[in-house]
Amino acid sequence: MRLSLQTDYALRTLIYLAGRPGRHQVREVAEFFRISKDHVAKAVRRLAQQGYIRSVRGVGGGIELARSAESISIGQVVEDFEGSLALLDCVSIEGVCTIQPACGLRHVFAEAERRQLEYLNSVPLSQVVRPAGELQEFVLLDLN
Amino acid sequence: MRLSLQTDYALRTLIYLAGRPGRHQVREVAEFFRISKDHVAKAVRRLAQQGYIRSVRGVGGGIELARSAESISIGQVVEDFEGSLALLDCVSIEGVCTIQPACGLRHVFAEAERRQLEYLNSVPLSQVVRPAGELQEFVLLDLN
DNA sequence: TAAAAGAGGCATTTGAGGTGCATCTTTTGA
DNA sequence: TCAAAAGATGCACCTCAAATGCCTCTTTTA
Repeated sequence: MRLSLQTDYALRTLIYLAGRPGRHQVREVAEFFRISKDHVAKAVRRLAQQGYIRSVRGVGGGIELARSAESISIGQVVEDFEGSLALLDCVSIEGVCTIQPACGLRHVFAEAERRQLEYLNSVPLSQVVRPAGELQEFVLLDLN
Repeated sequence: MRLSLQTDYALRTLIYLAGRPGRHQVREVAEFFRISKDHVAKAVRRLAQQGYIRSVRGVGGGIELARSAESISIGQVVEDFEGSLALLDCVSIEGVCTIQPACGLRHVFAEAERRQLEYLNSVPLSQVVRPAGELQEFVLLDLN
């Protein structure tokens, strides 16, 4: 019942980039969050494929937001990385439950999911980002 | 991102019982849903421990609802079986994310979870139950 | 006292996700 | 033109929670 680490890394990367305009390296992001570079790289690839970020290869390359932090919704990122948030198979897949036609559960969980996503979709990336200064300050504290 | 089968079985068992007053055997429930008796038995035990159903051992024993279908909320059952519905560790556990103090994500996902549970808590078991006739009808159809 | 029925524990399997590594491709600049 | 930087990609293994099945124990009734 929780988001995968991939989604977590993707969101963190977006937050990092949104708080620090310009181009940054995957290595830099990974070190900032103390995560393996490989994991960040995989989240980054998907983010690039889905158009959230732009990545540039080669010397001086790196990644940067491809869209404004205001236009990216947290819910959209979660959906792209998690697929459905369906709580039960019967919400998204046909023919799973023996009593399906007579069971109101399907509708109830679909509605629960809808309410959750509706809210997450209403939250733009920009809303969860704090100025880079605050992030930096905390990291320095943490390192001491 | 979905409920465990245990939770699924628990909900189905409750629906079965709510639609058919009186005492029923675990074996009967298992056969109705075409699930292994063992799995149902385990969900049943937890349901009994948490006071949703009453179980009676021995000859002529079985299980039955211990509370009214109106007083049992789907959300409560889900919480009891799934623990937290937190989407991210940082929502329910301290000290997971490096940037936690500067990250608005924690609050956002907590709110998303709250909205989902608020809805699920508002749905009573009685609302997702159809008369036994409907269930029976479908099963007969399915068996042909 | 035997049979019914739930309680409980254990051992195994399984699959998704996490993790690390090796290699390829692109790009730049000396 | 070539070496180094940096992202892209695929592969293999690991890990852990959930699922699964089985066996035995305990309670209850006729």
